[in-house]
Amino acid sequence: MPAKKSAPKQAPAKKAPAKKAAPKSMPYEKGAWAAAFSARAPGEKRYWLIKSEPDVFSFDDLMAAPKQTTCWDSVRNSSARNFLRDGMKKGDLAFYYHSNADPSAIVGICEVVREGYPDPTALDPAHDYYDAASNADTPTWFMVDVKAVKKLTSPVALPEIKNSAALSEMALVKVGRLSVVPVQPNEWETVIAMSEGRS
DNA sequence: GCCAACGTTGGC
DNA sequence: GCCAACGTTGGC
Repeated sequence: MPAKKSAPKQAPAKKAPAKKAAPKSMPYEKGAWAAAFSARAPGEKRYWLIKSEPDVFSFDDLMAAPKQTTCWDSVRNSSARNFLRDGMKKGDLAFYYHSNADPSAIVGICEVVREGYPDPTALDPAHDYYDAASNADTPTWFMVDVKAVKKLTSPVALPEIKNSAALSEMALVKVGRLSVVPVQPNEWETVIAMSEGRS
């Protein structure tokens, strides 16, 4: 149970045709995002960043969870969903970022332990993030399972990230509102070094 | 298919 | 609390 959420979707009066229209615009698959979905070299590991508000579900909450694992449910943004569904693979690592925090910061590392599968909260009318437009046959919303790996030696706060030339292209900075974004290997190393390179 | 209105995220 | 960015919705 991660991040923030969007308001529950309203039920469309019309029933969606069984077949879902081809995805209209997929800007994420062009340009900058394409690499996140491209074929991998054998054994290649990729990096991500997932956001959660610490008041909702903090990294400490994840550390305290059974098996230090949670399903990353309730994401209701299509670009983030695509990363969850198609981009993230078992064994990939993700930074755990606290948004709407003081300070907002990367605080931990977690690992993808289960690849994209349908998010049941979207199909549960009793759930806050129920999406009446989705259905079990052609699920709209997906999630992964993540497991805490470790807390960063020290958090790397957003202002530091913005001040780092090496991180100027981070998706976190360039695309503010996305709750799941790719991280480039060099960005990953830079953040780790920033976290460890101080007392 | 355009585009204005609206809703959400999240920094500040 | 404000507002920028941007995705989604719905009128036409």
